[in-house]
Amino acid sequence: MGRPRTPLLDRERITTTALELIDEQGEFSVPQIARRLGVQTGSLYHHVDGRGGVVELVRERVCAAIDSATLDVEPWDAALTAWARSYRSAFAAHPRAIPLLTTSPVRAPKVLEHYERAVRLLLGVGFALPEVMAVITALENLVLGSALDLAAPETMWELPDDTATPHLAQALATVGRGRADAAFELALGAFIGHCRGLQAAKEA
Amino acid sequence: MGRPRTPLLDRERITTTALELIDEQGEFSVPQIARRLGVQTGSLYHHVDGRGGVVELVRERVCAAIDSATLDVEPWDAALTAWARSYRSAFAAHPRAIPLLTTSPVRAPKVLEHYERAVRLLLGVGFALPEVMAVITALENLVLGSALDLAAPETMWELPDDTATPHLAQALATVGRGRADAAFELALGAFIGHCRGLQAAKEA
DNA sequence: GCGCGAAACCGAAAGCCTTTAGATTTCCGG
DNA sequence: CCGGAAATCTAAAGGCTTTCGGTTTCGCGC
Repeated sequence: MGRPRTPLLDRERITTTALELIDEQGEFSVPQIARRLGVQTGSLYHHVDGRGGVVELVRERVCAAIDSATLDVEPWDAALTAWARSYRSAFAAHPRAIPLLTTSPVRAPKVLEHYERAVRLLLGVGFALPEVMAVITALENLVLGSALDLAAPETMWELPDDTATPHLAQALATVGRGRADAAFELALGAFIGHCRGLQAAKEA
Repeated sequence: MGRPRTPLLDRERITTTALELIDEQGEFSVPQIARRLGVQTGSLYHHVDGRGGVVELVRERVCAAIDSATLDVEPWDAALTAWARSYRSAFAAHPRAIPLLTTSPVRAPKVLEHYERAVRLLLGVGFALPEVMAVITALENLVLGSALDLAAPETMWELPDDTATPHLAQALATVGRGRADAAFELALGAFIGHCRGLQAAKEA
């Protein structure tokens, strides 16, 4: 058959298909992508650096939804809050991709650029260099932790038997759908409030 | 060959070997476990419910290190703090197991029992039912998020080029080894402090 | 206009993985 | 003592990742 007159594959379509599969079934494989695109498995390797390369493309696609402008908001604590919310929203749009993305290090330059700006922001308002990384890491943990929770919305805990854990069952029942969001906002508010206190103490 | 005079396999040894492999290379496969135990691959399926079953065993083994007594500490905020630290320590002992454990729901009764007790604790000191789950979920997110960070200690971010992100590179360099711990303690202190404030407001 | 290297696809294969099934030997309860 | 259950092996099906060589088409330089 040889080279087709019009290309059958490109990184865009590969990424889109991988994300579709992840959204549908929580995972993907190279042959599955190939079948959906009507192509032989091996052909994908001409466009992408193996399975890991596809994961990296998916990360970039998902992270592209993070709003860079949030870090320009004034004052700084509102900026951090908006950034964290935007960060989490991006992951929330594809919850089942999260386990895939948290297992390999972040290499995408666009994402690293966000962190760079966050560091500058915090340094600018008076935080010391050693503190900055702790603040950012903590914020990221918060985002990723609650994003992970989003991945298996109502089945994070699978109670085999309500009678064994009556209070837990009751508490789970009362929160329902918004549980993950409520927990995120609670932790985010607490953390940013704490940081605000730290910074205010410096100013004085 | 038939049935051996003395059993070659049991769940304990399978779990131990799986955890060894995870600690060494970050993953495991059924044939790898079999090879280490000098046994054919298929034999494992008589003791364990497939690969997923092994993951569940590993979860129980890792979570067994969580100290139940922490939730009895007085006052309640110290109890939550101690519980979170113990929870995180357990995961920190096997950081590379974390990605495996965060992808499937918690079913282990022993772990659920912890949550049950945490719910009782919070209800006991005045939190309302709808808040309780948010507090516990937030705390768990915090633990899991920073545990995830522990999984790839210094390679969470892979900077291809320090010049593109100078501030980030500098901030990363100044914190070094203790970064993950510092971030966890920062976020934990902030969150528990916030909860203390919420509860104090109720008492008044 | 032409030729030639690079690009994009196919087919096939190696080697890993998970899981199931049947055959064989040993253990244990009645 | 005997028959069923248990533990192991051998074997095999089917999926996955990745690589390699063959074939056709494209596009650039001349």
